[in-house]
Amino acid sequence: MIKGKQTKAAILEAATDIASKEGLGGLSIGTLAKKLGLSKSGLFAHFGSKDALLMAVTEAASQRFVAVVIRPAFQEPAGRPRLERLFENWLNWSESREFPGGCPIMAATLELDDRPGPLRDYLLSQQRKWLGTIGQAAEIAIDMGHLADSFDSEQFAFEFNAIGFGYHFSNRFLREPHARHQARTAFQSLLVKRSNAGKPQAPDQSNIPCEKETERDDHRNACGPAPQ
Amino acid sequence: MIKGKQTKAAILEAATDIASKEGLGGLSIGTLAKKLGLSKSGLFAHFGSKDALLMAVTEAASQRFVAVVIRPAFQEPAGRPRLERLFENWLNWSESREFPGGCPIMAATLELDDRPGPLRDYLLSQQRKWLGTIGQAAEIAIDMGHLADSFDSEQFAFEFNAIGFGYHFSNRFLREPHARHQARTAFQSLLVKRSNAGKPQAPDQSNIPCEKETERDDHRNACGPAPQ
DNA sequence: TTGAAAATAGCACGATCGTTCGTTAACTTA
DNA sequence: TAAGTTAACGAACGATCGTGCTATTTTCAA
Repeated sequence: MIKGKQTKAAILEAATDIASKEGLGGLSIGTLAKKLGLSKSGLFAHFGSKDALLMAVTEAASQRFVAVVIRPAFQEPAGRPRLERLFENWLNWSESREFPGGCPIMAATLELDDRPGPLRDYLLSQQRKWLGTIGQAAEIAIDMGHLADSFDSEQFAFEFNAIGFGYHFSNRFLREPHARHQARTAFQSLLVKRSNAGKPQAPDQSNIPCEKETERDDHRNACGPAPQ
Repeated sequence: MIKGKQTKAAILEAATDIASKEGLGGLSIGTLAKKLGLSKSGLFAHFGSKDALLMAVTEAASQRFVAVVIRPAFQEPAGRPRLERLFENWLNWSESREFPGGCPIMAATLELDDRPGPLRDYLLSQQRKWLGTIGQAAEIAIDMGHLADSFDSEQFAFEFNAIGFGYHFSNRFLREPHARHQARTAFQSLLVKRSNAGKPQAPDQSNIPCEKETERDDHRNACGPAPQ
């Protein structure tokens, strides 16, 4: 049972490629099989249903997201450096080579607005975790004095996320060359916003461990290690 | 030739409904015909091709956007009131009853990231105009002292737009009840950001006409009057 | 009211959709 | 190497896709 895993991985990779460009709706078993030089039925057997295939693609992307965007950021010193790394990782992810058509999670998210089902449920839980991760990193930064006390971490997560969407739109759709710069500018002013600029910063405690380890472990457990 | 226009309008309405929920990709002539009690071929004859139907749906939504979001905002006094109205109108549009699945333009935009063609071209031009409209309204506000001199109107448009996307995500996907409040908060802090808070405001010149009438007329000409 | 024009229906087409089935080829392991 | 397992294939299924035709009905103007 080695060959099986290999082709399954190959299928997922190709499927992610298509889903990135065409969206989950544009992913058909026929074209996917042709792309891989497989027969429809041979490919189909690996998943048992189209929905299962879509779910597998989404899960794979989601796991990869945790491994590539979230986990490395949490090795950064807590507070502002971690937030900045999180943001930069996200930008990189969004225009990563492995997603020729842009982040498939974001695409799926907008595709599944109004289509209830297990796939939407899964995506919803992942997105909630993602926002939770942002908010939690922000809260630490607030505690450390890197961000203004007055900051609501949920609001921060909302705006953080919004900038990411704006970037995706500006970069992928408008093909705006300054997209990244615009996103960075917006993010920097988000960090500064309502901040206690005059007040002296708290002493650097960047390396103290994050006290809310549970949530992070949740993430690890839920998503598992990166597939590659 | 009255009946023709009527059914065509009815088709467009039903098509918009579907496209809003399922996306342009999920809109098929068969299901659309069934929904309207028409035959496939009868419906088809009105447009001549699927692409033409999609284009018509997009154009209709776009015209409606101008009529419902942009035009009323430009009857508001120039400067900050106009910006605020523009934003509020956009939020209202995004959760309007006529789009049970959310703004079809936004959906199409994310669907057509990587699919070149006349439809993408059209959407691109419309989005450019939209951003231009925001930027232009912001520039006036800067001139009037309602916004900080240091503000780059393009950057403003980027962030304005980003908040809208964030709202759409938070409202439509997460079903977050506070979405609107989050969006408003983000927008207010965008208006205040880097502002010359200390400096006295310029005297109110809200009713002076906008000197860059051309762009607005472009909008009117390009999009025509509202279909209803 | 009649005749031209426009709107709609009916039917069929080739393609593709997701899926099932039985069979064969390839691999793993004992 | 033999046996047993798994992966892949090919053909076919009913359904639906977008798109042509040719009739037939409905609408509108004279």
